[in-house]
Amino acid sequence: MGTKTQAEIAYEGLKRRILSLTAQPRQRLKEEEWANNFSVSRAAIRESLTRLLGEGLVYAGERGGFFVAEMTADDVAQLRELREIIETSAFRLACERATQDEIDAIAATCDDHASMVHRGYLAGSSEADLAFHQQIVAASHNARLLRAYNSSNIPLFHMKLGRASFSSELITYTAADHAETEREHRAIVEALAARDEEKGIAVLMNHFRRGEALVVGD
Amino acid sequence: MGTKTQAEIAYEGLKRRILSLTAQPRQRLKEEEWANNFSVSRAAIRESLTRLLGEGLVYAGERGGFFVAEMTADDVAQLRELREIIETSAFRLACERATQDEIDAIAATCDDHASMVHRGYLAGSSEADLAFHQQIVAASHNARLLRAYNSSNIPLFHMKLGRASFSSELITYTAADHAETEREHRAIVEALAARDEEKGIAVLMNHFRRGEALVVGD
DNA sequence: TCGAGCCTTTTTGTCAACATTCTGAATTCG
DNA sequence: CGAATTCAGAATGTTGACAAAAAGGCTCGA
Repeated sequence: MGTKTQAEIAYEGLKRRILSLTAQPRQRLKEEEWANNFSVSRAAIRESLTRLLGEGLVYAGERGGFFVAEMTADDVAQLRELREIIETSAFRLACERATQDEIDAIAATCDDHASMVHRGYLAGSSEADLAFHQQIVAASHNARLLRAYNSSNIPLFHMKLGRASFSSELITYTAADHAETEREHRAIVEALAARDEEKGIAVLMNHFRRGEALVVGD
Repeated sequence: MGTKTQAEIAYEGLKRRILSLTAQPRQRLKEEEWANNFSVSRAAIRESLTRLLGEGLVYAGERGGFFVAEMTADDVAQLRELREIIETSAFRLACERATQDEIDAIAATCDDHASMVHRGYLAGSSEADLAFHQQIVAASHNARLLRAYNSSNIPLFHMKLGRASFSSELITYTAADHAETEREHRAIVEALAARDEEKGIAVLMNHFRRGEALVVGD
């Protein structure tokens, strides 16, 4: 069983579609349809769906069936709040515990981000952005905190941003925004290297507020 | 399908056993065994297991199979840290947003806790303890924060305490401890009613530290 | 025109059997 | 004596079919 199990394939595929909003919120997820879609058995789909239920990306209808969880403007606000809480706390811990290697790795991710932005790879830069924040949380050396962060659907935030570049009726996620993001990332790394909690947290808060403003189109 | 589905029955049963440590950490969960145990089909067990996988109460072996997640002293420490972060942040938000009704409800739970402790209902008082903290987090009016709290296996903390009263070789969770817990709860409610962030948070931190000391047997 | 009740179709929940892979102990060989 | 190997038994991953339930359309009557 060295290869991926059917349930895993379905799980990853479904998760991707839900997070990228390819599957519309409140939409019913019909088992057989997805089974055909992924060429796996219905049981595998069922397992994926219950797993996603555990993660909260999907909810169970009162009379059976699974539906994709929705994402209102209010949800975005709550998400930002949660993100603020987790990341600022993580940053505080990271200031005490991060190793030099970790800080170097974060800086490297920062470089990756910059270079991708510079060369116009939008999806790639979003990925690097995501990795940057994950590394910050990981540097807290608290696996449970990292788990809470990862399983809070916070990535959705980023994906939505990534998507914005495709649907022009939403916000334009411009090169200027990317540049600003990069500058903030650098400031955060510097604060971490200097173990300057207050400064890092101040920058982080700004960072989040700007991100939400972009998403909701303030 | 108004009645509970087999998968739900199995899910609840398994979760209870894992959290109460009836099922030993790193123990393999054999599907057929539990299927017989709960009188449900193996497919239902499989669904429960993947759901628990999503919640992190179970992990998937490299070569297939499910195993119950473990809980080392280090995990307890990380859990306390996470709990501190979530609850103190929630308290801060609750100071701004909690309604009078919510505060009254929390106070009522406090009374319940006191009366159960007084009359010697240990399991019941643990339940009320758990409910108290959940209500605090709920009063933050951030559903995602509450979800992060609930899905972080924090309840395990409480259950373990509850169990301590049965296995005498561990800590004795005495009436004095319960009384102290109750006093702290009251102080927290008062701080919330007075919207006094700093005081409430100070009490909370003490509360957590004492709890961890009891668990690890300092 | 509208609604109640019936009926067909769709979808989910359950089950048992099959195929594949892993585990662990007995066995063989160096 | 110890380590690799083999081999049966056990456990998992997968499949298709069946039964129960829900959704939606249809007729009929007021």
